[in-house]
Amino acid sequence: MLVDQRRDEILQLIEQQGFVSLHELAERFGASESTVRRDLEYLDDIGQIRRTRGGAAYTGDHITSFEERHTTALPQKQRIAKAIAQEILPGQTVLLDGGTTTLEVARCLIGKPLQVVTNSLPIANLLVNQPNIELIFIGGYLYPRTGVALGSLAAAALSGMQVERLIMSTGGITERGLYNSNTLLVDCERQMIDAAQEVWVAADSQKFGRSALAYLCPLSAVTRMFVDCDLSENWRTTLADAGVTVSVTEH
Amino acid sequence: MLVDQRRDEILQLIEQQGFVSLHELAERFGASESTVRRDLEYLDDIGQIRRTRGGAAYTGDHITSFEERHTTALPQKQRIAKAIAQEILPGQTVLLDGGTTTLEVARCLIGKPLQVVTNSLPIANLLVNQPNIELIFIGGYLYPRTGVALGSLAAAALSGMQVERLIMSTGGITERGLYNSNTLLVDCERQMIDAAQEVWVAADSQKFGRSALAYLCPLSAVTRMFVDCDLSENWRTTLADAGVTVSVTEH
DNA sequence: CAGGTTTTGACAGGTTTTGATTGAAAAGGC
DNA sequence: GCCTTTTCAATCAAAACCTGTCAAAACCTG
Repeated sequence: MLVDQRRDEILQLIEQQGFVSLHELAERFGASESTVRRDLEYLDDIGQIRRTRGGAAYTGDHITSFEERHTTALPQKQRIAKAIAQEILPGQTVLLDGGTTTLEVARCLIGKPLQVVTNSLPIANLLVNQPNIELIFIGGYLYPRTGVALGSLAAAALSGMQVERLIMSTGGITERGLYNSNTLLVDCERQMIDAAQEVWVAADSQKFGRSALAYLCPLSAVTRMFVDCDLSENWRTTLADAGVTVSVTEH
Repeated sequence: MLVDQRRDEILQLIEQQGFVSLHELAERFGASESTVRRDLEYLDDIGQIRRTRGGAAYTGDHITSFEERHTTALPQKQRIAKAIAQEILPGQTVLLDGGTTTLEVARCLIGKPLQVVTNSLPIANLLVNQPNIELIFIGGYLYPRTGVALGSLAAAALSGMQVERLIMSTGGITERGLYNSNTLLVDCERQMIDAAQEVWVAADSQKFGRSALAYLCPLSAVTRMFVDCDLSENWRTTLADAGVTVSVTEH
């Protein structure tokens, strides 16, 4: 492998993960630790990373400058995300809605050969340079802060589309169905549901029983729901009655 | 095999993969390493690639990649970008094509109240959280490395659009017109030209007289061209004859 | 076809990169 | 505190790579 190519990829890896160990890099690139050490020294010299004992950390502007990484309930979301990602098979076409949980799902999908469709800028940033993933971005009016594309352009793009699975999260769930916080967002998500053969929803148990501003869809529109274990027997039967397959992630 | 054909294909390969090793090229084309070395030297001379130890890397309009962090032509690009940004008035609608120069333009636009349309992921990242800027992203197949959305989805989104100005850069300029390095990209850029009332092109003087793989449009399609000062009298008249207003940026 | 030019492959000599080794420095356990 | 483990910087020989050169081959051109 070429010197510059290796350094480039090392840099990308560090940008993505925040921190990478020397040992891991050496193994990954099939190079000696001496070599990786010299690469890190170089990247440190040009100010792109900061060396630390045992590895290196990223210093530059964060690509995913958004909130994330500091949100609460992260481990729970990661568990759910991992469970969802495991059920997605190589070669499939997946539509990823915006949101921190779906971003975690995207992280877990790295490495699998897939066709990914999304309207989320952070997810696009994460996946754009993954060699195995063919990435299609749904354009539209880019909503600040969340970085999600909405509006008529997004609707038009989605209307002619067919995907196997839609992965989305939700703001609240009642017996009536799913809710989210924003009307524009809900409009777009309805289009997504129409475009998908199966609708998979990530929902931590806190969302149950809570509604939100905008009604999205009935429970019956959902194919599978991934929740953490703290879900009452009551809810389980309600979901089952609506035809939703419930997957409970282990602790 | 013909020399020029081989060089073209080498260039294409490098553009596709980002990095290619000398050894791989020699094997692929059944030529000696000396020959490939000379080809790379030539392509480096005309600025299409950058030689690295053991092979070569693409220097075109990369953004996410590490290349960019070393290029020397940055101040020049920044001067041109600044000149363009100054001519854009508050409240206008601007379509920004992908590329490092247009990214610099975007940087200079921060703070102005504008409606910005783009198919470039890096530009979207830069502007998504700017309070005064309403950002619309053209979706499509997201091309790796450059982070530009192309393909039929992009074409569809552009076809129903009207903007005041298109800002784009180019890979090469001859009397016949403008060129760029990639067929898919050129298709999309033609749509952009159709959607815009005025077409503004950023072009450093090195691009003049050089063609690239794919033909884009005649000179007459361009409204204004922004170049740095080193432009021959000959070219100035050629451009003027084609009806292009030329703006030369000061040193 | 002869004479001249360009391109090609091979090779020698010099430079850069690499991986192994070694002793020193830092971190962690007890 | 003291000892063990891990990490680091420095050094060095080997390998990989580059530059420049040269003669042979391919290709113009008249």
